[in-house]
Amino acid sequence: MPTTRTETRDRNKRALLASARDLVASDGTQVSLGSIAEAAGLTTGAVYSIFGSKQKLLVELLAEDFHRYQGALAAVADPTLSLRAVLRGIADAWLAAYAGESAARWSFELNIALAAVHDPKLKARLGELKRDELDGLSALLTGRLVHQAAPGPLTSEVEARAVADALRALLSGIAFQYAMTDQRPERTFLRRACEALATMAEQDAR
Amino acid sequence: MPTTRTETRDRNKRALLASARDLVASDGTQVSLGSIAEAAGLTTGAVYSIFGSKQKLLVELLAEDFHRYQGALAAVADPTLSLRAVLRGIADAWLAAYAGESAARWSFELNIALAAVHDPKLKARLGELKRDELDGLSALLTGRLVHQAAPGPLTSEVEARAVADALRALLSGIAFQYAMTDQRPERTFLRRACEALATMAEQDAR
Amino acid sequence: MPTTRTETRDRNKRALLASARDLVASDGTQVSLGSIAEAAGLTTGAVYSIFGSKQKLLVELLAEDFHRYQGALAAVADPTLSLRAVLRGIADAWLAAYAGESAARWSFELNIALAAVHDPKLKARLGELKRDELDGLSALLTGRLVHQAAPGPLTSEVEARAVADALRALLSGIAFQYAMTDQRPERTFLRRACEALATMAEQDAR
Amino acid sequence: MPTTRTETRDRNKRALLASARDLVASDGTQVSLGSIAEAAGLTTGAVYSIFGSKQKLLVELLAEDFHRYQGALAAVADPTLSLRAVLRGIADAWLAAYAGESAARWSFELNIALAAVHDPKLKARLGELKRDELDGLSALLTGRLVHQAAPGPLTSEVEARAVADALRALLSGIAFQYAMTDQRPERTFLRRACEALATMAEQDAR
DNA sequence: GATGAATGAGGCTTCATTCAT
DNA sequence: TATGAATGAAGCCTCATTCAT
Repeated sequence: MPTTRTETRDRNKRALLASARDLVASDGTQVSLGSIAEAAGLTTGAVYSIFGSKQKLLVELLAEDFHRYQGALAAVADPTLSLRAVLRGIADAWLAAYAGESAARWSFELNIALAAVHDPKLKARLGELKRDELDGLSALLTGRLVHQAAPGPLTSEVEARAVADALRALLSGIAFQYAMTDQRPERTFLRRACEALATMAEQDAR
Repeated sequence: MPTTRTETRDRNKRALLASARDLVASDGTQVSLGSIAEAAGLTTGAVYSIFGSKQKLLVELLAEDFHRYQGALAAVADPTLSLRAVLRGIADAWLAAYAGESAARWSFELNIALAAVHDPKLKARLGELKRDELDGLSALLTGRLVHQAAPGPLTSEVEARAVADALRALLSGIAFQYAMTDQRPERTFLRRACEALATMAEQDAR
Repeated sequence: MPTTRTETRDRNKRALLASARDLVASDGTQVSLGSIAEAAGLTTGAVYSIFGSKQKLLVELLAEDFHRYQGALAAVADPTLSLRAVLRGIADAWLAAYAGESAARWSFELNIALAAVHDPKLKARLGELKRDELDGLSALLTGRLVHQAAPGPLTSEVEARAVADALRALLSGIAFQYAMTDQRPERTFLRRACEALATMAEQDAR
Repeated sequence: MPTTRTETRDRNKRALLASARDLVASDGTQVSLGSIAEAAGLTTGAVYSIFGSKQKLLVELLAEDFHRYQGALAAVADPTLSLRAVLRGIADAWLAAYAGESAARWSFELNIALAAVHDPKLKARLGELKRDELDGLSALLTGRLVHQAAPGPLTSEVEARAVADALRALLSGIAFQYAMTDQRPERTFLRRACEALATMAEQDAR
């Protein structure tokens, strides 16, 4: 069964994205195209054939990375869960999404995002993705029971957005922290920190 | 009164550190020594006379940066303040420490810390400083009233350390978030997010 | 009536030569095969199928270009025309041959000829063509009335060749001049400059 | 006697310009910086230290080349010379300026000028130089005796400019022609071709 | 015959570092 | 001590060419 050219190309593209992901995570976005290509068993020219430039590869990598963590949140879609339960669920999903990854892997988003600070195109793309992420999180946190037991007040959109904002910062910061120490955050700590943010809604309700 | 050689050298050193700080914040640690030296009115050779290498300059920069935000926490040393009040105070101090700085400035710590991930010397130095910071924060949060009104339980060392850990992550994450969007976090949001972490201690007390 | 393979190939060949002509004129011989192929609606591989290499394409282009301006000289074949009249006619024919072409087009011959300087094959082919051109011009200028009114001395072969040589240089130089300034030479100027060369024969006759 | 840094730098700059001149003449402006630097006994980095870029080196080369042929025209400044005599003198000066140069050298101006077609900066600089050259030639040809023997009409500015224009084209064209054939133009031919252009003024006087 | 993905050599440029001044 | 010209190693990118489809 002969492999078609399209198949070969797709395989190469995936190989390039995979090695780029690993190397960006471990060495930052300043990794050379040469090492990315070599790790994929190709040459730098192939990167240009497939992506057009290093920057475009980075943009694709970023997009792919975001899509990757969308499915993990399905577990907390259940509308009867309380705010705290949803936050705990997100903590678990986030941890699960990183399961099996090397410590260096934690720094991937930070590295690529930092590169975006000085790269208009990357920044624009990242802006879109971040907005989508925030919208998604906000939706997930809206209309939730503020206190554990029903009946009781539900989170408003405004409250949900504030919690989502803090949650995103917290998770980024934890990833950052642990990228530094090569040590994975403990589930218990992560859950408690996330759940604590539920108080931001309670304060409003007070 | 002639300036001694030592005085000149110190002035040059400070000038180099200052321009390095600005440029690393706005362009990342990959700024060229040439631009740092130029911004300080000196030449690349001077960096080698004074620091020995680019990396050593970065190490000094890191240390200097940490010391810079220690004093700001004096305001919350008052032992009668509740946990929530201390957290609010830290939020205010943190915001104040960044007041008047450009948006790009937010990314300084992130940039230099990310560079440290792959630089053993930087990493070692950063490890020490991070530990000091965590110890300081933990001490600040230990023995605090968990609930607003006295009398009531006080935070244990273990609780304090967990809150400190989450707090550090939250603040890093917020700096990161806003380095991306060129937009300063609002005081109210920041306070509420920080205060919410107090719940981590309440949960234990339950 | 299905198009045969040969027909398709010929059409492709012509398309390739046409876009190569345009692009060499506007961007020099260093244009990429990719852009030439793309402009012709084909791919780089096609160039190799049809011409074998970029250099061979250039050689064919050169030949084609020379043949293109042969017919334009028919107007001055009339044996009763004086030397001056023939020179004026050549000026007109030359201008006409370029009519409707963009300014960049002027640089075509210069570009390809310059490339030939360092390319033995191109150079050999160009040598032949240049010889043919000089022979043709010489023949055209031989046996012409040196002075306007008959009867009078006629140009010798030696005289004709000298005038042809200068004429070729003058026209190349003018093309070069105007490739630089994006400005077409005026007919009056061109005629007068060409006619002035007739004096080269008069001087001999003196 | 220690060589100062300025001396060393100047020597290097001259060496770089000299090898650039030779290599551009023989290989065109697409010579690699590497070969230019190597021919001067330096590295590519030195070119950036001294000129800033390949393009700037080319611009300097161009300027230097133009200044080089200014002095050669002093011989024809004598205001009593006739138009024909001045043209003959220019032919001689031009030939003398190239004496001792390799055949490939002829192509220098053509190469660099052709490169200018697609390089805005080079083109602007070349435009200035060309204008200066034309002005200089025009001035040299203005107020000259149109016919050999005095008294008689003198060339007007307008006539002089037309002749200068044609002269420039003729000389460029001859350089181009001979860059192609590796054969130096004969003095007699060159003189006669240049002198023939004097007729352009006579025609007006008619 | 044409495709186009991939190669591999080479080009321009940047920059931390060195060293003679 | 500071200078800054020069180095040399790398990096990103281009492109003529090849070859399996």
